[in-house]
Amino acid sequence: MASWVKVLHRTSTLQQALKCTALQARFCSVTPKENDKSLKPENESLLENLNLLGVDVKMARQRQPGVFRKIFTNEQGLAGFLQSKGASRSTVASIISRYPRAITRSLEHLEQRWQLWRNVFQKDEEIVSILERSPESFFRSSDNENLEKNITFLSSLGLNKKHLHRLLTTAPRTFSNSLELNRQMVEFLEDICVEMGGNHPEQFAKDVVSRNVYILIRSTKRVKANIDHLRASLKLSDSELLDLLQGPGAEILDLSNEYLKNNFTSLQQKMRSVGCGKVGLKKLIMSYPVVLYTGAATLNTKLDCLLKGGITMQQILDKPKVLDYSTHNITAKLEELHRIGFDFQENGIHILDLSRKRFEAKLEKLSFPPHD
DNA sequence: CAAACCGGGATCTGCCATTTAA
DNA sequence: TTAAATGGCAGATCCCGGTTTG
Repeated sequence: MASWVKVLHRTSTLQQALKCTALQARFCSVTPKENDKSLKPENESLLENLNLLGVDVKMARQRQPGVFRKIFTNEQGLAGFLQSKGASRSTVASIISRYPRAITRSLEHLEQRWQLWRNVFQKDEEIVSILERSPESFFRSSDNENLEKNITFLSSLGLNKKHLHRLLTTAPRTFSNSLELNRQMVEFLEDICVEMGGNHPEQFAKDVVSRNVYILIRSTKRVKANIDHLRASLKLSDSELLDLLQGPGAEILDLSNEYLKNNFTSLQQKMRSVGCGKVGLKKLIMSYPVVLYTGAATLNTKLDCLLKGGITMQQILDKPKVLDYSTHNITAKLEELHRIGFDFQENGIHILDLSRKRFEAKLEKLSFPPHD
């Protein structure tokens, strides 16, 4: 029943809008910049609807003002659609607030896109939770055909269902990239492999993507800069670089260039200061590249903590996984081990590379040997 | 049995700049 | 000329446990 009111409303808004553009057409050429405040008016029934839906209009307007001047929008259709997929009222409101353009999509379009996502996600809830996290990932592109091609393309890489699921859960933007962009990254990786004398470029690209699910939402420029930096600063041979990237090094490729560089430099200094030269540095990074993932301050604190606890840098180089744990965690373990007089020189440090549970169990045994 | 290996889970969006379409 | 579409950027680890190996 409210619909005819809305139609009237919209009609008048439409007329108003037309009048306004007509006026503008006349005056705009005279003062092209001055009157940008008086462009098309906002659609009032739209504002009303959004308020009813609980949308943060201020936020939405700030993000995509153009949407508010559209004559036809589908906010109610969108809300109904999302709710039918299990989204709560507040989720819908939050989605529209953060990515207003979503309300310009038709029901047919939404349904089609949703079904395409369902190729990878088994349940509607999964998709809803991703939309909640990142509405932009779903709504930014209106090109469903491109999305379909992306799915085909990603599958053709040899990524299995599980990989694909993880990839798109973690980096849903990948879906909304143009096929061309995704293809460029894959081809770039394949080229790197061939340049390094590798024989299986497709396998290489697949490995890198599955090891670093963020890679496809990064620029080739960024990835290239990181690869170049690693190669140059560690003086890597082709095969060394290939192994590194195909293995654990992939995880590090998406770091921002400056961040990687800074962390590298800082680590280099730190190593020097404790008497470890280039060889040690290279060994550490080759076997445990994610060491570069940790910011300089955090890493230095962590290393100091270990060194102060009676562990040598050489031991860390041999068992870099101990760096996986937080300084907090390490400190606690060191304290407990100290209390029972654990000797790292004698027993090694692998005990530090244990989950809470396993560590406690181990400690128990050390404190109360079961020999009676 | 312990040690070593290995991969995965949580989470990673929201903004700005540029290009393209209408 | 506006709005839509798209690309790109900064931000910055820790923990767990199944499986294999010794």
